Amino acid sequence: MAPRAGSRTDRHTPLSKDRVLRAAVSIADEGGIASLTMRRLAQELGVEAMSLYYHVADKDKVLDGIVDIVVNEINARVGEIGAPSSPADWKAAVRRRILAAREVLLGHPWAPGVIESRTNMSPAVLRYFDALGGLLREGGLSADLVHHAMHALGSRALGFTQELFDPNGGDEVGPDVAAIMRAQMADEYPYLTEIVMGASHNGEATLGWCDDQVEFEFGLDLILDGLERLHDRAELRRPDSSAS
Amino acid sequence: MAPRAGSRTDRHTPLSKDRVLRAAVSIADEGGIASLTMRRLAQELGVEAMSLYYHVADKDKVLDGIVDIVVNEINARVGEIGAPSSPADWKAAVRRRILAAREVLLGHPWAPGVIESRTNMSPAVLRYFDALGGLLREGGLSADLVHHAMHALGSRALGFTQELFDPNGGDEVGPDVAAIMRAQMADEYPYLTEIVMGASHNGEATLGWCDDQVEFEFGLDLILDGLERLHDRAELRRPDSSAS
DNA sequence: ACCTGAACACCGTTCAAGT
DNA sequence: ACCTGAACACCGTTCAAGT
Repeated sequence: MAPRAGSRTDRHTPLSKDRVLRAAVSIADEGGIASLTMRRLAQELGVEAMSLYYHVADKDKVLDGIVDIVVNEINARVGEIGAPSSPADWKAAVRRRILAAREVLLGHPWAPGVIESRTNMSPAVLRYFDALGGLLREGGLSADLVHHAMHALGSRALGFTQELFDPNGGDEVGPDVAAIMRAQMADEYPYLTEIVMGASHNGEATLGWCDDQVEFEFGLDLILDGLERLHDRAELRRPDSSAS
Repeated sequence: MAPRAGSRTDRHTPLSKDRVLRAAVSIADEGGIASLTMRRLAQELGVEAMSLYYHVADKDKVLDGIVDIVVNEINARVGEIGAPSSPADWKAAVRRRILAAREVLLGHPWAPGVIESRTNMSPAVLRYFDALGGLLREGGLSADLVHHAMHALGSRALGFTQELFDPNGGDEVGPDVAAIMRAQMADEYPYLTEIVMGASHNGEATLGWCDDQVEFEFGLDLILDGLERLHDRAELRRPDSSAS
């Protein structure tokens, strides 16, 4: 109810675009993206809703801004990793980067949805993808293969896969799917039942039912291994790279 | 302005859940999902907004309903394909099914977003995935591998990949990205520039910038080939299947 | 320069009331 | 049984006005 103590800046320090965006991130982190309204945002900052429009053009720009903050957090985190010891190590390097990005996203579960809703591409996202592309390109992949790679990875490059169904209702705890399956769906959906019965998705870091950590890594490795094979095959056909 | 002639049913045939949902689909098809409001929906049916609530519980149920319609369209289309000549042909069969699903989705560009927004899984989606899982399972893949496969495919199984950025703004025509890149971003994003310059995404069936047909098929084949390799390796380790 | 009050045009939804 | 009018509680946003 009462406005929480802001992160160091007092409630009556003058507003700024930065302060607005940071407050927006923390609201989304705590209450989900649906709870982020202009009026709620103003309240968090101890101000009237209309005051926000002096610092941001409209809500869409707020969403652009909070995506930027999160992706910049990813870029910072990924920057600490540093270049691979050898460019030929591109696969491990890409893998590490993507899993680091995912870790950041785990702290902002609303971010995947908002990132996908943005129609323009933010500089931060461009920077991320450019660096990732660079890793592949310097690793020796052709420009064409790098292009395909970016498309094949898609949102996985940023560390998430949008889940198709999330039976536990996003942030809330719901009824156990396995139980439902066991109870009544066994003969209507025999193959799904078999799968759900054998699986234990519990207790893992997750961005939704279809995006638990081990499945994310499985899919990621499937793609990275595939790219490596395609690259090796191309190398074989046109052998001109120096032996290490 | 004036209500268009409905698809065979006149404007004054009594309302029904079915008529409401079909009108909703056609509004979304024509004006995008944002244009689908309860008031607009009522207007399309020549009725007051409040009348809708007699036939559907709330807007969320409308969204559930239109997803169901689209996925049932997919199931119908995919049902025409029939079983593979041999279960061992699972890869081709799965590929054909998924590309057929994609074709249906091409007629409902709003559907991917709404499908992902649904928190519960519709029977139609369960049926689709169960059938797809069955193809893999009957093809000889282990239950575990089928499970991984479903996760790895994710939304690709239904025929789409959610695009990360869509510089041409969804349904509208926008400025050419390649031109922007050429103009000013060449040295800030060298690798991306190289990729965009070499690419021509034009004139193809598309669900967004990152989801054109050839890239979709590239990613799909990467995953299917990877699954096949994992399966063959497992078969080799435990060789007990009959020779064809 | 920075913030606000009042108001507008939209939402989804409820509920008592009409036929 | 089926539809409606009036109203409510929310949105994002504008604009003239305050300090």
